[in-house]
Amino acid sequence: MKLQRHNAIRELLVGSRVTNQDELRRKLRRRGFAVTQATLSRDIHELRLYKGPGGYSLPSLNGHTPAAETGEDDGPPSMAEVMASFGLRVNHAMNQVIVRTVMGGAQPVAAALDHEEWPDVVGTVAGDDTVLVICPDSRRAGEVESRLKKILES
Amino acid sequence: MKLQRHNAIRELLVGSRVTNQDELRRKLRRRGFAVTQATLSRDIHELRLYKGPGGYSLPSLNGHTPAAETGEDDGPPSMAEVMASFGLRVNHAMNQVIVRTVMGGAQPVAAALDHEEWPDVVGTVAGDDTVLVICPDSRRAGEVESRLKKILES
DNA sequence: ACCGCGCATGAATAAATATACAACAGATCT
DNA sequence: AGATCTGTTGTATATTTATTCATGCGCGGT
Repeated sequence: MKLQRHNAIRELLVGSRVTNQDELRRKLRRRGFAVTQATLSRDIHELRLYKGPGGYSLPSLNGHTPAAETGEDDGPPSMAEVMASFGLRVNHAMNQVIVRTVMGGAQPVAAALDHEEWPDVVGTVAGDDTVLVICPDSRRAGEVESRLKKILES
Repeated sequence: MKLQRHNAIRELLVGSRVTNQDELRRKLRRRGFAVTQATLSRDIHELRLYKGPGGYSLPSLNGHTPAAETGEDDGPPSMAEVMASFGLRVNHAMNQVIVRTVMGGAQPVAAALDHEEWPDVVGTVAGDDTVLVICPDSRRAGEVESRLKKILES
């Protein structure tokens, strides 16, 4: 339940402007999520959202890397979440890994992946439903692939 | 007066962590600026600061792109201009070069790169914040990488 | 000089956000 | 089954942030 709501929030934020939590609450309600402001305050904290001029934004939308700031990252936090709801399948070819996602899911997945800053990931390119992950070489592409597959299946 | 205070705030933010306006008020007072929370709320608005996990941060430290906002176009923007505004870092793997940019910056960077028509660039693919540059081979990818890095650091 | 205007500010207060606490639902035991 | 633990949520409230309103200051025009 919470997971779907979190993803709904992510999607809302990339699509529209949200200035405060009550506005977010109303928009979510229209999408079938009826929760209170208190819950959203907690969600916002968990999603590590930023608030600035123009309302709330995803960490990946403003280039912030919360992990780098807080210094500690307790395992794979959002990657598992995001993959669970968007990820479909994973393949690799040469030094590239292809992650197929549901429509519109590539962006969040790539953002989460960037956020994790895996040493074997040189960069990502996200379309609408496909993420292209570039690795240093073929071997490490294979490792990244299996790592993503494991996350996907967990 | 306000200007000095604004600068003091900027400096404080890069040096230390500020989680709320009252903390900011106390830190500023130690530096000789005695103002109330109300004033700081206005300052924060004027400085377009962001608040996220870990407190307040400068727009320049996240995805804000002043250059893109003040956008007045006088001809084709040079690679240097575009990279200065959008570019974050450059890597390469095999025959590919990855240019990370701020959100939404990939498109302009790729366009500028295409426009320059470097012989070592076979083609480019732009996502939202990443440009994938394809080169003929690994060696020339390395050259393109260092060339872009030099531009980025200038 | 006086007046009027714009701007910066503080005090008070409204609005927005975070949290303490309690209730509840599902697990996972014995 | 009952006991206990863990995690999620709502209510009520505390804390934090934005705004309203009033005041004072400097400046240009009359």
